[in-house]
Amino acid sequence: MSPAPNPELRNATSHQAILDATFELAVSKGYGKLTIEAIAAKAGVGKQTIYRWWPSKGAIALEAINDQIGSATDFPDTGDIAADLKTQVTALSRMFAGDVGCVYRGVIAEAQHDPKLMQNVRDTFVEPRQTNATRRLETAIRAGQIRDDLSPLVMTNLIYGPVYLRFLLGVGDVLDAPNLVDHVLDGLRPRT
Amino acid sequence: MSPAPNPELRNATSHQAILDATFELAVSKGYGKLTIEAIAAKAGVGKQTIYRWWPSKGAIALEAINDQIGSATDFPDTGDIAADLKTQVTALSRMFAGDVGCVYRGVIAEAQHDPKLMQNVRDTFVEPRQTNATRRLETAIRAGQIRDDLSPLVMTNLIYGPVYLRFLLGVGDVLDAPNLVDHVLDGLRPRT
Amino acid sequence: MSPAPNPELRNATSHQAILDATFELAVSKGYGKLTIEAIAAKAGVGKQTIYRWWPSKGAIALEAINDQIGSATDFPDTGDIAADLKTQVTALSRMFAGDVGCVYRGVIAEAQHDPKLMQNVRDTFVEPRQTNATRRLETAIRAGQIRDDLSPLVMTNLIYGPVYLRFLLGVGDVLDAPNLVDHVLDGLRPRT
Amino acid sequence: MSPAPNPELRNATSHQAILDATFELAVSKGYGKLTIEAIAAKAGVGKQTIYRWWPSKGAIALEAINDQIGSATDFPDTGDIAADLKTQVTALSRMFAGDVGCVYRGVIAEAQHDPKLMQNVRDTFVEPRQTNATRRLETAIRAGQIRDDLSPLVMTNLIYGPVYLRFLLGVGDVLDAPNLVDHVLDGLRPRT
DNA sequence: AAGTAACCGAGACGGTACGTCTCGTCTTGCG
DNA sequence: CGCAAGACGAGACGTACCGTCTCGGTTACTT
Repeated sequence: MSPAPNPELRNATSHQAILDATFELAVSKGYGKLTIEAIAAKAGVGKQTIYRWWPSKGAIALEAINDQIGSATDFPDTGDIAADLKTQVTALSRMFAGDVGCVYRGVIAEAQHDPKLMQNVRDTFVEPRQTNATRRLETAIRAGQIRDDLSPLVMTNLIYGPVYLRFLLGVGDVLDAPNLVDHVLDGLRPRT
Repeated sequence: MSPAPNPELRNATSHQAILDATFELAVSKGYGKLTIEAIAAKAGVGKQTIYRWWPSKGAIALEAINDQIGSATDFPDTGDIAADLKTQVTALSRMFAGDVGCVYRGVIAEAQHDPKLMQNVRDTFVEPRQTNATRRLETAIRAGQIRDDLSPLVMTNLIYGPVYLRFLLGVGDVLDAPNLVDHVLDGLRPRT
Repeated sequence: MSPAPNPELRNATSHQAILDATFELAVSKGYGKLTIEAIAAKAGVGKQTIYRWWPSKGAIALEAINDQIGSATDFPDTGDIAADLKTQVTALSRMFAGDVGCVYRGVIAEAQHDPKLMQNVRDTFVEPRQTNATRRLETAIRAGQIRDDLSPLVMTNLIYGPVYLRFLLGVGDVLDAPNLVDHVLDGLRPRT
Repeated sequence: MSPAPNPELRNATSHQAILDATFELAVSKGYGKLTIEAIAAKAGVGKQTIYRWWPSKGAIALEAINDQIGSATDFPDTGDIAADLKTQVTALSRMFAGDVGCVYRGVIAEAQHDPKLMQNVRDTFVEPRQTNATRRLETAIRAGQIRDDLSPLVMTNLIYGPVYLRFLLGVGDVLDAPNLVDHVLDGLRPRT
């Protein structure tokens, strides 16, 4: 069926040029007006080169985001779970409020009718952060800082839910989201 | 700017036919493959009639949703805040998991690069439910069922955040979302 | 079938306003960009009023032309057939080169795929002039100024053919057309 | 301005299919109901491929005509100018009365409000025939068959004027046009 | 060193849908 | 009932992108 291109022969310069062009165009024109043709033109690349290596616009944008952010939203561990959570959520909210957020918003939008992209988003963006959070929460549980009768995975839902709500629905200000963390933690305190 | 059509001369039959065609097509073909042309054809309507009254595909779909759901996600008041919240969140989750959810998902996607549509979503869908929730929570606060040192609006963020997270990111199962309510309420119990 | 409107109830003011608007728009915007909607708007008239009384855009324009030109291309009779022909052809060429020509050109264009309009053009514009020419030529034949073994109708074809050729195909200059009359008359001199 | 497509990359099959579809549709439905969309559909071609290579519907139709007629209206030279002229005008009249005439009529109509198309008509259709006629007339002049004090170009106007008059205004029958040639030639006989 | 196979830039292609325009009909309310 | 106003169903317009498809040119591995 598909000729299955050989990844070893892939042109690294074009690869990076496509990611850069995608990110820049998504930010400047808005994700909604991002087109494969524009990316190809800006990157100085043939369209086929894009279609050869990516299945969709969203996949490029997602890779461009991950290429862009690096370790900006890593999870700290100072021993104080409340402070660490707040630090991480603050970093995430700042990112959501910035250029990366614009692009990420578009990727999530596209993923609503592209299950593979959605899976890709979860695999490369959401889960790594959730895993880090889960690990940190387990440490806190062992330290007795938070209750032990609740799955850490559920806890991450309670924590990140409001952040995404503000990000994706524009309910309230994303930058205020970190303040919600305290209230969530109230519910996660050890049972007396 | 636009010649501003006279709403009194609007053809009610066409209006409804457009909403019905939109909803049906969005469900059967998927929101991503919904086109104005298909809506017009299915509704037996000229394209201009659509463009005359709606600014975008998303606006039609949003109106179609609101036209469709009626009072399915109303807020009950049995006196038991926990039960009432769970009832409402359950109804909402069921809706998200059904046909309306498919369409709503597409609307929110489109709203990511259309601020007016996003505002419209908040005004006609999110806020009415949030207001009802807020009102119910205030009753519960006065009844001493939940803490009084937290804005009800913030509370709704904590409650609905995880629901939307599951709905829009596919994290976990939307139908499990109601179970999260208990844990959120834990954090909202009156301070001792 | 058609309700057959009563011509006696026709609004004379609207009638004239439509003709004037049509002529002015055809001249200023060009016949090709003339629309019924623009005519109605400019004339301050409902579209239905136009459709009620005219079968097509070309019919309005033709009537507008005939309303406009009056007796500008009447046929003189000084006794000198050569001079008279030249006078008339000169007047016609001048008209073709002016505003009326622009509109007439468009009417003839439209008449190419509208046989009724074409018949209308011949009946109200071409034939009256041809009849006048025929009559004048008959006088000249009787006066022995031109040959008598050729139908006057054929003669008018020989005379006006080159004029229309220049007008409709832009071959040479329309305003030079009168000079061709002399050469045509050469062929129409009495047989020796 | 336009990105100026590279003619070397042009697809010859599509090119011919478009000309064929245009001619056939113009004849069967009538030039007035000819649409770019129908041409594209019938030719099995994207609309953009048409817009890429032709500036207007009329330009396609003109090319289709020229592609169609080949040498059908070539000018003979038997030594007898009267016979040769009649032969050619007869061929032209027959063409005007047939399918090509239907299309050509529409092209001329469109050219009335499209100066570039009109120029194109003259350049590719009218002038080649006029040039041939001019050349043949010059031979006849040198042979003393017709007068030498009149520009051959003016002569062609006198000859073809009546033909086009009958063709474009429907005055008389186009197929009778050849009979007019004799009378025109009367006026072109050498001055005695 | 020549041959060859893959990727590359470029861009034409068959399509689909866009949002606009104009058509000719239909509806409403005024005079 | 004629009229001004204008909404309506219909459908073509010319544009923008889609994803596929040749084209030569270049590069990197064979042999």
